[in-house]
Amino acid sequence: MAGRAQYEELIRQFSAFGAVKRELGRILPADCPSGSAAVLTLLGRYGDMHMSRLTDLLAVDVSVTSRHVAHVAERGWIARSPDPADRRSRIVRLTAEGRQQLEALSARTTQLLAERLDDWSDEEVAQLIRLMTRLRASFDDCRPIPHRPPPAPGPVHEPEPDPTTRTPAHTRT
Amino acid sequence: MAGRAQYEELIRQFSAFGAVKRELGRILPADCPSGSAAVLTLLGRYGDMHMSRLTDLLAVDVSVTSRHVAHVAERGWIARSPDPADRRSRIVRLTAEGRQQLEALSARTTQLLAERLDDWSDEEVAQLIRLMTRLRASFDDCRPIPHRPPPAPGPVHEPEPDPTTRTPAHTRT
DNA sequence: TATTGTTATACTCTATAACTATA
DNA sequence: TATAGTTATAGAGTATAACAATA
Repeated sequence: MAGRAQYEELIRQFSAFGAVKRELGRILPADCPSGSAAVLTLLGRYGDMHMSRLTDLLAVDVSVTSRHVAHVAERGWIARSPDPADRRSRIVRLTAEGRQQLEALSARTTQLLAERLDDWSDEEVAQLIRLMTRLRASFDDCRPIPHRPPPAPGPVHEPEPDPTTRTPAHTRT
Repeated sequence: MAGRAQYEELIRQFSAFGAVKRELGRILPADCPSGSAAVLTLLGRYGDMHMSRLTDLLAVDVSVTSRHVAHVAERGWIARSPDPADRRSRIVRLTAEGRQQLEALSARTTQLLAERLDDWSDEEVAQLIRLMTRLRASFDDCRPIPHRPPPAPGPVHEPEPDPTTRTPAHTRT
């Protein structure tokens, strides 16, 4: 267990991390923004999958996945085919052009990282990977239990949405 | 120096980190989105400052800082006063209400982190802070040298913008 | 009825460019 | 002329809600 000062510092670093993300975003080609790149990367790493699995891996709402996938499909980088076993589902897979695009992306981003992390040791990079992986796991574990706002003030009975719904609820008060 | 596979994995973790950011964003009050929270946090930590310093710390364009600051000022959480030494500049400072708001934010976010990182040791949290701080430094160091696109094709002479300009250039091709 | 996706809409963050005021 | 900051505009990511098709 860490202390409050440490947590505050961690939040600061999370916020500052945006600058790194933006820098990486700048080297992406104009027709392949980060959402598209994420889709290609996950398909390259885990192989063909349903929209629902992609949604889980991206950790966003299905509607967002749908948008990104549509963008990537328009460019011919992926193909969507109905799942014969359940025709509501669609299976997403990389095309040959998609693999090329992915390869090009990977070349660019790894080169940028190689420049910037030039003075990092192999072990330091590995450590950062480990900690970030664990961080995400620590947040993922609790994801299905959305933080509900405190019991609705007032006498109105609002129907409680099913807590197993895949759309993360949202607690702004 | 690390290898390409490691860099690819690191990129994956950077992308997945978005989920953590979004989860933290969900606990913010409706009138204090993350941009506002970042402004309050930096003022709380470093004290009164000019817009330009805030812009540096946020690592965004001045126009973005201006927007966030205006939002926060509308709510009375900060005050902007002209710098008597240079009346083009404005000094930004937290108001008493701003400090309260900041305290409330900090309480919420540190509580969420305390829950999620419940099984992390003090040393692990410290290590993540160190590595993320270093990561940002590795990217910051190169920031003033924007990645220019390859020499303009064609005979047209484009005036080269001053490389010391504060707006980071952008290389999409 | 429940589930898988899609689409329309709205909000936030960001950058670029044009502009104002001051130096 | 150069610098500090503001505003208008546009593009990207995201979530919510309404919807279509299928189970």
